[in-house]
Amino acid sequence: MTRFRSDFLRTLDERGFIHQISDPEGLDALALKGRISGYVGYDATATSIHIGNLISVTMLYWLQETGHQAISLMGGGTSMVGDPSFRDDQRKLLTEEQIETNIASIKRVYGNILNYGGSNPAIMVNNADWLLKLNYVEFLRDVGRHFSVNRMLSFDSVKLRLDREQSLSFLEFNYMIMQGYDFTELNRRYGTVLQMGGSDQWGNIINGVDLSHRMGGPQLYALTTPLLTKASGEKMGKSASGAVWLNGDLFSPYDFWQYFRNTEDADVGKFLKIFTRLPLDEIAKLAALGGNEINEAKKVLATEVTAIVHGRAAAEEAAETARKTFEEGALADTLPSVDLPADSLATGLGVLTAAVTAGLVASTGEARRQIKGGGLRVNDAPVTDERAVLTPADLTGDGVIKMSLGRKKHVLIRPR
RNA sequence: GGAGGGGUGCCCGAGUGGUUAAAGGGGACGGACUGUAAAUCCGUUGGCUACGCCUACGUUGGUUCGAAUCCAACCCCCUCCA
Repeated sequence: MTRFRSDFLRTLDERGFIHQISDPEGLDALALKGRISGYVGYDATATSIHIGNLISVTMLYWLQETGHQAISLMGGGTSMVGDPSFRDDQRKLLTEEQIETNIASIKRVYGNILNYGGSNPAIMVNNADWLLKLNYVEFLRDVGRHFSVNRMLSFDSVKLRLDREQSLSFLEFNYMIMQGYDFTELNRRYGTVLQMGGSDQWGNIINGVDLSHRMGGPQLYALTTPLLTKASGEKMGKSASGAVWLNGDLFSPYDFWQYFRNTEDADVGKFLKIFTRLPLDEIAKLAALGGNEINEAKKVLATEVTAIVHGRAAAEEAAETARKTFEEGALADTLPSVDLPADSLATGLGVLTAAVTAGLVASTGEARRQIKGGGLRVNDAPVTDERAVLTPADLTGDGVIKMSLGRKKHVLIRPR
């Protein structure tokens, strides 16, 4: 990889964020010369962004940190269409209300990671502001004429669909045009010259760069990150309970901490560089720890990333909860908990039902199986009888019942 | 529009009248081993008011004591022809 002279690119490079850059030297020179404006676009297809997105938000962080303008673009307009890239089926169409709800929910996380105030504020914009106002024919004549369908069909991102001869609707086909247009629009409004994203966005981003050329606009730049995988080859971001969301109501800070705590040994260094802001020499020390000691590095990783997303206090609490639970074997009353009407305990609650209510298993059938396999415990004692009943006698001194599935999943049942 | 092939559980993929809640693999979950890691080994993997019942092999009907398996129509996908 090239040696970069600008703080921005050097930082991204050293930390392992760079996969492809359209014109590395040109961008480096520009970032060295002065303040540049760069952005990343985010889908509004869910009420939260997930770990995969955290990588690009972190790039925005470093962009801002090294003195440039960071723009987070909400895809309020593009989400009306849906990105077909690398998908083999069409997304469900979202209503405008859903998109607005999603954006409102997603926004909450960004403020923790980027600084939208201060002397070099990050800004957040929504492409609905310009896309929804476009006039069809005018748009086709100004922008559409610069896109070659032949070329668009050649992109890998739509190959999957075309190869299978599955329908790629005209609606979806327009997504890349809209994204390309966004880039030029941001350039017009803010002088934005850089768009970043995951490697799957390369084609879409390059479209914007080309469009600017063709429309006689300035030189724009594309930068993508590698697809982040675990050492064992799995994609990042999937956990037992689905995606690893950044919003605490979908994925609790404790679970989030646990997710990083369980990083594979071989990934510790890589993740520290990408997800935390710790200095590189400190990361090098942590990643060099061997054997049992690497667990300390994993705790640092978990706490640092959780602190960025959920705040320092939540991160410390998650770390402490984990310490009590795993290292002391004690009962941490800060574990995730489920409320339960007190009288249901008084009359006796079946363990099967309790396990389902606690969210440890999906069905009573699964609860039975887990009991057979020795995986379900109440107050740390394995459940052997599936007909067992929880009563107020099972309450611990803290007035809760601790149910566990496996060694890692613990939930407290609180009667109310 | 014509001729063939195909749609199976979370995914891939066997199965062509009964013993099939459906081989095998992947994934996932649990257990053992560990370090809350990886690798490995073992087990589980539709639901329920559970020795019984319900739902399930594209959809809807039909044949049959009995169908994922046979028939008909319809929907969708693939290959070739126009």
